[in-house]
Amino acid sequence: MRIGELSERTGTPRRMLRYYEEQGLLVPGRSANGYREYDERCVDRVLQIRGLLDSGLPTRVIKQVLPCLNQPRAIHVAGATPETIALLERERDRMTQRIECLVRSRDAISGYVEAVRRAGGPGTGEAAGTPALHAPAALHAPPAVPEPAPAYDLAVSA
Amino acid sequence: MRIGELSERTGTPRRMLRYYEEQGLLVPGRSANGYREYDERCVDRVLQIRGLLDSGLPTRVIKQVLPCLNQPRAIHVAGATPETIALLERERDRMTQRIECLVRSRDAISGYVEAVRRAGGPGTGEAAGTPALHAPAALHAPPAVPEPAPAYDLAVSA
DNA sequence: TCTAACCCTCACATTGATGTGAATGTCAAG
DNA sequence: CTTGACATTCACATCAATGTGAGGGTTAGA
Repeated sequence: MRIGELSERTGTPRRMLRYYEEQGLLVPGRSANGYREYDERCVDRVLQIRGLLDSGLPTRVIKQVLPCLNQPRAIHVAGATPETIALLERERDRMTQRIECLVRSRDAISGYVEAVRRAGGPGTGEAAGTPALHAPAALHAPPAVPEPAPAYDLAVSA
Repeated sequence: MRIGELSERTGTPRRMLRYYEEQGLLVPGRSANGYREYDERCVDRVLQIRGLLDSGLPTRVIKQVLPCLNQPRAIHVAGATPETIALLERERDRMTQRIECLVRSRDAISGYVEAVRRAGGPGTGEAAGTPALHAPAALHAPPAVPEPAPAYDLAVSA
């Protein structure tokens, strides 16, 4: 397929597909007229790139990481330098940290949303899809006070 | 404490602490001479900010999300507008996606590293030992240079 | 008093991921 | 042949997160 189709199917601007190529993340073939020619698997690959990008990994890292994510590892095993392995391990650990941070934060947000929902009534009732994680702590609800703001706790209403 | 100490204790450049303040993520007090005065909790808060930043969240979002993390959420419950709640839910879902993507990728990397370790060990790209897994395609082993990675390979994506 | 180590603000530079547009080529359909 | 949709490259613009430095206060210690 050409760039337009890939763009539509992945929801990714053409500009970005060219950029990923420039960064070595995606290397399409070229047809006689110079048009980029993408193969079916590129759809998933692009999705994956975007996911990682969106998770905070720079293209430089994604480039190293990508070849390992997509199966036939045996192919790549031979070409792995110790530096690459080391980098991957570092990156894997960083990812673990990100994951932990994200999980903590997400759960906290879930708890908060839950609390608000229970407290402020179902004005914003949105039913399905909420997996109901752990229950939050106790809550008392004083009137809204967007005032003093010490060095912490900025007001939500801002 | 003042900015220097906070900087040291969090490993964050002073410049960044001022930037976070400019972005409304951290609002220190001021002592008479105009110096920023941070309180103890700022240490954790800064660490949290950096974690989220590093996980790909923009300051704009972190600003909304922060008040729900840690502390007495009840304080904020009253001031939460439906828009804020909606934003938090969207953001929570995005975080879940990031988490899933990161977990998949990390696990894939782990698997890869494992495979390499089992195979030849990280000597200078040598195929002395083992094809280990199923190898459907040819196995070419260029010296040490990371190859251009042809446009194939499918995925683990969302 | 001088100096060093802090702090301040202001402002421009840089990098990575993007947006956007200009100038042009290719190709199918009217 | 012309038009319109698509493609190309090139290049500059933007935005967020940082780096860096100029120019100048404050404060503690020699």
